Amino acid sequence: MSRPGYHHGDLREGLVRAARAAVEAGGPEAVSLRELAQSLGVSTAAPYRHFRDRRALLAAVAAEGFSELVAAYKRARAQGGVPMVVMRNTARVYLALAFAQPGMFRLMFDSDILSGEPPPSLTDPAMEAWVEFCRTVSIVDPTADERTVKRRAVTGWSTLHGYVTLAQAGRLAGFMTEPLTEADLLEAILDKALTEA
Amino acid sequence: MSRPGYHHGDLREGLVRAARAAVEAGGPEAVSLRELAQSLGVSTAAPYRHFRDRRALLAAVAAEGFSELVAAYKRARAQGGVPMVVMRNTARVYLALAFAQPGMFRLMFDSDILSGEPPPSLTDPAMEAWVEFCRTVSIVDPTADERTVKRRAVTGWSTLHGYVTLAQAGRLAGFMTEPLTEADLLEAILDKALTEA
DNA sequence: TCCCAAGTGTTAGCGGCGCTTACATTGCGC
DNA sequence: GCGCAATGTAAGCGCCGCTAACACTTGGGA
Repeated sequence: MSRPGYHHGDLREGLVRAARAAVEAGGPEAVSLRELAQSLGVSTAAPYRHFRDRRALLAAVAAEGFSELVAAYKRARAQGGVPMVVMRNTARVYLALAFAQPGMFRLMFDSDILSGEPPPSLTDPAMEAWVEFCRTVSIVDPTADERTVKRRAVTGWSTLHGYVTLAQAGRLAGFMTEPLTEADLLEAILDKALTEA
Repeated sequence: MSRPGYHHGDLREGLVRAARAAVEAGGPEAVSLRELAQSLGVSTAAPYRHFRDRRALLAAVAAEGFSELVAAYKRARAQGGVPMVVMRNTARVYLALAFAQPGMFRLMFDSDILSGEPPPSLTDPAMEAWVEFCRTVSIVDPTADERTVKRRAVTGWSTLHGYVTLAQAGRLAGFMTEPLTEADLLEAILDKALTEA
C-alpha cells in the first residue's frame, strides 16, 4: 500500500477495489471518497481525476457485480442437468449473491443509489443478466414464445428479489417464526412461479 | 408557518409532517434535519429535543406509512367480495402504495435506511401489516393451516415487493419492451402465487 | 534531444451535513 | 408566585462531496 513516487500507478483500479471492499464490508453508504483516498495514501481530490463523482465510482463497482452475476448464470447453465435443475441452480446463484454479498447486492438493486439514468457501462451488464436469466427460463419450456418467457422471467426474478429484499430489510424477522429453510422457500417459490402459466 | 413566540407549539408534529413531505417529494435521503428546522423557522438543534437522531424521525414517518397500509388492507377486506377479489384488491393496495408514494415505500422497505433493530413503534405497525395480509390470504383458502398461510403470504408479498422494487430501481426499463400493464402482471403473479401450493 | 501538452497528483477551501455542549427562555404544576 | 422540566438557541466539531488553482511526471513529436 506504500507509494514511492508522485503518481500512484493505477489509482483507478485501486479505488474500485477499495470501494468494493467497503461496499461488501459496510454497504454502499459506507463508501467515502475521502476515506478511500486516505487509505490509498492519496489526496482527497485525487479520486476525481478518475471518477466524475461518487456515484460514478459506485456504478463501476456495480458493473463488476453484474458482470459476475452474468458469469455465474452462464456457469449454472453450463453445468447442465435437467432444465428444472438448471433453473434451480440459477436461482441459487441469485440467492447466493444476495446473502453472501449483501452490500454488493444492495448496490446493484437499491433504487436510490444509482438513481437517474445509469451510465451505459452499468446498463449493459445489467441487461445481460436479464438475457441470461431469460435464456434459462426458456430452457424449462422451449415451446414458450418470447413474450411468455419474459413474463415468466419477470415473475420469477421478482419473487426471488422480493423475498431477498424483505429478508435483508429485516421485514421477515419476527414473522417467520417457523424457520423455513431457504431451500424450502426456493422450491415453494420457483415451482409455482416458473413451471406453468 | 410563522411563529411569534419562543416556543414553536408542536415542533414534533411539524417535523414529522415536513419530513413526510420531503420523503414523498425526494425520497428518504432528501430529509435533512437542518433543512427541516430552517423551513420550520427553528434552530438546527431544536429537532434533537424531539428525536434522538435522524433515523428516529424517519422511523416515525415510516410508522405512519405502516399504519396507513394496515388501514388500507382492512378497508380492502371490509369492502367484501369473492375471496379472490379481496385478495386482488389487497395486492392493489400494496401496488398503489408503491407507485403513488414511492418515497414512503422506499422509506418503509429499503434495508439501509432503518437498519439495525427498528424502534418498537415501527415494529408494531409493520408486523400488523403482515397479520392483515395473512388474514386475507387465509380467506382465499380457509382450510389452510397457519404455516401454509404464512408461506403463501411470504411468497405472494415477495412477488409483489420484488416486482415493485425492480421497477422502481429501473431494472425493468428497457427490458419489458412490450408494455404489460400492471393489471396483467398482477394477475400473472397472483394467480400463480396464491391459489395453490 | 528537447520540450510541451496531457495526465495525474496536491493544497486549500466552500458549503452542507449530523450531532453535541452550554446556555436561554418559557410555561405548567405545586 | 415560583421552581423546575420542557423546549428553544448559539456555537462549534468533525465529517462529507466537490471544485479551483497549482505542481509534478511522463511520453511522444519536432
